[in-house]
Amino acid sequence: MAVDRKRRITMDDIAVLAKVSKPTVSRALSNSPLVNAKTRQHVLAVAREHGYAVNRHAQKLRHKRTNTIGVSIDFRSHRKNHISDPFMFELLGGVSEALGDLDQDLLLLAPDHNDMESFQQTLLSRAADGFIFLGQGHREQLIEEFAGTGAPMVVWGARRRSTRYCVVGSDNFLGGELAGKHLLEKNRRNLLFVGDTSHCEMHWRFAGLEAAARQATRPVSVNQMCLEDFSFDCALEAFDRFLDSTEQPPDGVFAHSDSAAMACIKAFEKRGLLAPTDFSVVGYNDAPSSGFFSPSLTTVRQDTHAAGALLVKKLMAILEGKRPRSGTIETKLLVRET
Amino acid sequence: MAVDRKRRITMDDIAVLAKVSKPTVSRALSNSPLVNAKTRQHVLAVAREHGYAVNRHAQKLRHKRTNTIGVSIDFRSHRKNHISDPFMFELLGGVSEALGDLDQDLLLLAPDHNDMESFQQTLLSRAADGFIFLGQGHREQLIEEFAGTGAPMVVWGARRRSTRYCVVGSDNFLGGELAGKHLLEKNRRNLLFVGDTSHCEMHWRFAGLEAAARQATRPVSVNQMCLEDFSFDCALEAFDRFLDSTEQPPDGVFAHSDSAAMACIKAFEKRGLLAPTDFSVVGYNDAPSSGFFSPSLTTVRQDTHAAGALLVKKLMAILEGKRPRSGTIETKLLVRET
DNA sequence: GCACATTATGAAATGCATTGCAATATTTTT
DNA sequence: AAAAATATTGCAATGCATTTCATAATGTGC
Repeated sequence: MAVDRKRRITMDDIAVLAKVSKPTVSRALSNSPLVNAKTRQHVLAVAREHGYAVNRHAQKLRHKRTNTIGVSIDFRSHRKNHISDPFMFELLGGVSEALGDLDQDLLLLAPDHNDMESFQQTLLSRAADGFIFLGQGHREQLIEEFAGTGAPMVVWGARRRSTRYCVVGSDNFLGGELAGKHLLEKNRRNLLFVGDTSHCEMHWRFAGLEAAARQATRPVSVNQMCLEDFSFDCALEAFDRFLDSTEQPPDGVFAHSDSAAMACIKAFEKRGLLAPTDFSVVGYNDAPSSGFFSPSLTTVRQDTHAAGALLVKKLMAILEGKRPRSGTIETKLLVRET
Repeated sequence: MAVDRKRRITMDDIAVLAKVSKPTVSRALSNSPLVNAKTRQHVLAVAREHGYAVNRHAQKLRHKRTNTIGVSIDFRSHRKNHISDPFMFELLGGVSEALGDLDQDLLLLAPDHNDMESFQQTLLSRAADGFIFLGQGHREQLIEEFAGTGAPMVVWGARRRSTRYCVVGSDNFLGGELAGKHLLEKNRRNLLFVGDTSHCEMHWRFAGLEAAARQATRPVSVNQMCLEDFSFDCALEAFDRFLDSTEQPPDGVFAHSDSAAMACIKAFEKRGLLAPTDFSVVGYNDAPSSGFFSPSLTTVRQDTHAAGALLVKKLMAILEGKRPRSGTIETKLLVRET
């Protein structure tokens, strides 16, 4: 009858202490309607008194779903590409919150956990029910391949033609269009997209920009300039060289990120050109510094909270056997000085 | 003999398929030296062929340690305080990597998971062996209380007198001292610390600044100005008001963050004062934008990679029953234009 | 060729909780 | 008050892998 004080306390112990059976304890603790309210209260009291909590692994072992989602962030490429804005961090916060609301555990996958094998292993070992990839970056092939195995997953990023997995992302096309319209409203006619359009998110942004230009009532040129990474320095250097080499500098720039946008502004300033008088610039992501940069930056903003929630919602649908379509979150233009 | 194709495949199945017993399979898969090399190869081949991976929950249930570490980030306060630099994100990357190297799972604790109860529950339910708190922020009391229960944990932040848990952090005192020395070398004599010294990391930075000032060969004044949050805007407004109200403006500013440092520079510029001619400024954290701000910012830099590794190392020591001392990571001054 | 030491393997117990089904208690119906 | 329906509770099986201890196989020394 006595409970062994040495051993870790288990459900059996609580059953004995509460003078009920183990199933009853289990039901009481999981709020099953099959147990009488009074009994539940009593069991809960005993459990609390003895500092008991259901062993999660035993629990997850028994259930079919493990209620754990693996979240993969490519920290390494983040560092390598000098991505400085806190967008991913906020997105992670959004995902974390959304998962928390559904009582799902968030298993953060280690950065070196970056081959098919590991992901499959994670799935097979039931360490996670499904995956959220935050940023496809240049792991596209890996992700595509993994999706091919039928693993439940959603990806933050942009959809490509061939993609067969569910993607949630900013509405990059719309973002590009909004940027384009803004530049046209400012009477710019020599537009330039600054960013690597082989990256699929960028591809759509550029497409949006072009679409906006096509609807212009006057002739407008749209060009594109590639960047190696996401750093300010890289953008500054590249754009500087670009201005040197062209005889007709753009008067409307749409950059792949806010830091690139700032770099462009700096390069213009070096030549005595000022925004918004001589040119207009639109960035992306609304980095915190964009507001206090001078001139303050016009940028495309996305709601990370909604993004996290949508990613989670889609994944849950997949886990329920549905085949949700890819989706986008609200994307709007934040018009500031530039 | 035949393996039921319907059911999820288990170790028993592999045992049958490989024509050995279950313990042998277990040993083979866990690289136990008790199993013959040939047998192991064979078992591994069969397991791979059938896409089998050990069920993690069954495994963790059996072991005493669950090899999972709970990591808590206060996303909410991050947002509320407008902390913009990616420091936390990098730190998380460092922790993730360090844990990965030790084959520890990283359970990211949801933001609303922010009362003693939840943390205890996590521990009691064996969801995690220990905890890493990234940023004590103003959760100090909660953390202190939780530490009082004897939970294995380490905290990123700064040590306070009363603190009894293991803290890993930037060497805030040294950081302050370095900043102070830099300002003195620039011949500044009217120093100001911009930040909330009730926040313990800031407390030490300020103390370091004072210590440096005491060692000066000429008389130097050191003052302090409090900020409400970590945003650029807040710092700008507060510092602007401060400059209005003082008849002797500081010529050497040490700010709690890079964005605050930038705000101070802006406020000075509004009055026609320029760095590094009229004043000097030192920031903290080496935010990515600090390098391309103009003037480029002198700042205190910390190695997030090393930080993650040290946090994990200390926690592992605690889990082995040791009582490691709090520690600091390398902290150095990055001298740039200001 | 026998006693002894090694090495390899297996049987059974164990870790902890959930659930299908059966049994009992309680309430409602007639 | 008996029969039927409903609400509670408990038994035993189950989910999956690890580990202790015992046994079998192999090798070594004399």
